[in-house]
This record gives sequence, C-alpha cells and structure tokens, in this order.
Amino acid sequence: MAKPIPQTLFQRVKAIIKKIPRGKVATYGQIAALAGQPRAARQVAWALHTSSDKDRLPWHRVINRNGAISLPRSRGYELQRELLRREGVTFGLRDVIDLEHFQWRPRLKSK
DNA sequence: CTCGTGACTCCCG
DNA sequence: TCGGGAGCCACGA
Repeated sequence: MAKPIPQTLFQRVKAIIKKIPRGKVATYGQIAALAGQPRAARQVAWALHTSSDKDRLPWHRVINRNGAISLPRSRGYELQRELLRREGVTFGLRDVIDLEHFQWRPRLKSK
C-alpha cells in the first residue's frame, strides 16, 4: 500500500481537527501529539488561525491543556464558549471544562 | 535567505 | 503563584 508520505504537519493537524466529534473537545497538545509532534502545539494554533474559516474546521472544539479557552476576550472567546455550550459542553468555575469528561479520546489511529 | 511572531506546553526556580 | 527559556513549524516582511 501506498505509503503515506506524511503530508506536512499542517495538513495532518487539519485532518485531525476535522475528526473531533460534536460535543467533545481536544487540546492543542493532544492534536499535535496525534499528528506526531507532541511539542508542536503552537502549529496547531497557527493552523486554526489561518485556516479555521477557509477549511471549515471545528475550531471551537480546540482548547488549551487547562480545559480553558485560549482566545482573548472579545476576540472569539465568548463565541467559542457559546458554540461549545450548544453542543452540550458544560463549563465550571473560571470557565474551565472538565477534560476527564469532555476530552475526545480517539482509539489508536482511528480514522 | 534571515527574522520575528504566534488561539501552546513543558521544565526549572 | 509567577516568570523565563526551549521546542516546534509556517508565514509574511
């Protein structure tokens, strides 16, 4: 079978983000790890920043490792929080999401 | 080509 | 609790 030359990290990251199921969230570091680069969390953020709208990515399902939204206030923060609430994600004190309960857990490579 | 920057994360004091 | 430094990769000047 053909082998997959791994596309660019950027491409893999975007493909992974598209797989995040509704009602679940993933962290930047988690996505980076799934893409093969556990230290490339910043690239995940960059991918979202540059292609979230262009590639219709479920960008609102990506949060930081604290289970909180990274976007600055009045810069998408409230919108993201609202979109997640609509999917059933609940927020606790400090607008922190319980990752133990809402974090996406793909099986192996999943698809 | 070199630099600076960024929706991050980990490590050390 | 807070701050500095390193790692990672793509893009625009």
